[in-house]
Amino acid sequence: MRIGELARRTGVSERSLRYYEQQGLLAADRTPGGQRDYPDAAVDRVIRIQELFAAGLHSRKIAELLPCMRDADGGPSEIADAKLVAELTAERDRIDRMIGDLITSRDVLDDVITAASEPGD
Amino acid sequence: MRIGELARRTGVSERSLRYYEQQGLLAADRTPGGQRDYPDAAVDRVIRIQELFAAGLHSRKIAELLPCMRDADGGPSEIADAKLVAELTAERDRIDRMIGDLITSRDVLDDVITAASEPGD
DNA sequence: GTAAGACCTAACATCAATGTCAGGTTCAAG
DNA sequence: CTTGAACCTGACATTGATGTTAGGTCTTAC
Repeated sequence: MRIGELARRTGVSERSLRYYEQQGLLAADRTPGGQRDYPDAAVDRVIRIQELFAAGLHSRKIAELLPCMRDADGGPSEIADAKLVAELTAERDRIDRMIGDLITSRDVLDDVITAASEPGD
Repeated sequence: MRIGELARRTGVSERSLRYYEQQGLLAADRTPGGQRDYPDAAVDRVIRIQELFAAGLHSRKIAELLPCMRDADGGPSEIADAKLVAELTAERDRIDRMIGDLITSRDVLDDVITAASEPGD
């Protein structure tokens, strides 16, 4: 598929998709005329990339991580070396703390929302 | 307490604490000489602010939200108006989705980490 | 009073992903 | 062939919290 369709199907801008390619996160074949041609699996990959960005990983780390991920198609995946494992473990722990903080914030919002919905107090 | 101690106790830089004040998130008395003097409750408030930033709220929205939060000291809290409730509900839902995405990303990392720890495959 | 450390304001820098624009090329349908 | 939509590259702009620096003032212990 071409970039416009991928953008539409993932909700990610064309600008960002080109950026992902530039960062080595997302490969694309080219038509004879030079336009990008993505495989269907690109949709899942882009969504995964977005999730990792949302989790606070930077593109360089995502680029290192992606080849080690087991894809839906179960393709051969590389094994992370010790250094990468250490970094990913740190990220995992950070994400864990982040989830805890988000739950706290969600509870705070719920509290304020609930207080506003209750009949006059 | 003065700004240095608050920074030390919260892990937030002095720069950020001044920024919070500028954004209307954090009030401080002033000594006769013009230096900031924070109440003990500022520690909790700063931590709360950091959590809300981590949850993706912008300072303007946090500024609207804070007066409606029930503090530990149970001070009188304002009631959010309908517009604010709508905004906060949207934020809450966004945070919900974010938590889901983070869990997905954490699982992905765990998977890669585990694969690397397992004896040769 | 004085010296050192903590604080003040103001301004500019940074980061990383994304937006936007300009000027040109490719594709597909008529 | 032509035309309009979709695509290309490259460059510059934006965002918002935070870092950094400079030059000056306050506080506190001696």
